[in-house]
Amino acid sequence: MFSKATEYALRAVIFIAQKSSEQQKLGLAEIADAIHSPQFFTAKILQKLTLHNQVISSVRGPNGGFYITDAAKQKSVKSIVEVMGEGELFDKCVLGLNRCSEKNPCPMHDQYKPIREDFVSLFDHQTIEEMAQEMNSGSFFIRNE
Amino acid sequence: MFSKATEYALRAVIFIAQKSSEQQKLGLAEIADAIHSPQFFTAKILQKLTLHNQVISSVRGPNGGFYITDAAKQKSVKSIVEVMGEGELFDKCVLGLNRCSEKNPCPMHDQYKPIREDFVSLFDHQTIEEMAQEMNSGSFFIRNE
DNA sequence: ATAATAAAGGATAATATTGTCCTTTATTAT
DNA sequence: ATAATAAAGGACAATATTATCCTTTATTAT
Repeated sequence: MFSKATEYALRAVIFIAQKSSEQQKLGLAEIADAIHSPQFFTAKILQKLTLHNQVISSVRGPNGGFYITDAAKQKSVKSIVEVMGEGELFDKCVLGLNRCSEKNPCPMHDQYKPIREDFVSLFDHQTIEEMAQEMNSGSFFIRNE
Repeated sequence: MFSKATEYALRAVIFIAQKSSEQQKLGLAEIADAIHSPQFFTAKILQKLTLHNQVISSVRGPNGGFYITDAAKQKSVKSIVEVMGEGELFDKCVLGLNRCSEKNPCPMHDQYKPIREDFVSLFDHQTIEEMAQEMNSGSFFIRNE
């Protein structure tokens, strides 16, 4: 489904949203450890998410680290996927056809369309904050083993 | 979603199911042209699908080529994905967690589960023959450009 | 039997993705 | 101001995926 990079991105952002604040920033090592992702690869991903403060924010130096603003927490989970450059998936033909559309459909189109719409709707409506709140309940996890 | 290899596989099998029979086999060049896929890469994919006649069948030599039996046409579209080695997608966690389950869910699990179930159900119930019949109606296409 | 044909299979190349390391830059505390 | 810290960014390595080519094997028609 998603690339590893995007999987790490989603998990990292959920963790940051759960644990960080502008006062309480998180370091790379801590984040990579929490979601069990390769540290330096994760650094690249966080860099991408930080660019123009699209999703998360960061400050360098002592007591620096990554955090997310309350405003950004209202963004959708879909927006994380989009910043990672995989938004194409949300409207891609399941058979990989460039020109597949309502008017010019592949033989899976009509059946796949409602499923894809549900999928898009989930990612579009679910906010980062909602994910973080679920995490706070203690009955969900994001660490791989 | 799927790899290019699997996309080509799905389109190739649909085309073979639509146009071939044990009497009327299709050559590699014809297939690759029909779905507009790289010919030699497609050869590798057809090889995989032909192994043990899992999905399609083939004969070498003059008047040889690829075809599909009536029995195989009753197989699901999901089985094509599985032979291509991507069946994992049908029960994979959307955040890429190995241990994600009902008892031990990721924060997307509960919401994603019904969508994934619909997705699996579509691929599991849709047969190759049904796809081929849709193609025969003339209002669907599988050629990329 | 022989030649022609078409898939099977092996080897290799090109590209993309994933992962690591090292230097630079910004920030903070002293 | 200086030193320490932590992210940013560049370079590179490892692996996986995609794609191509060449030889071998099976099959058919002559």
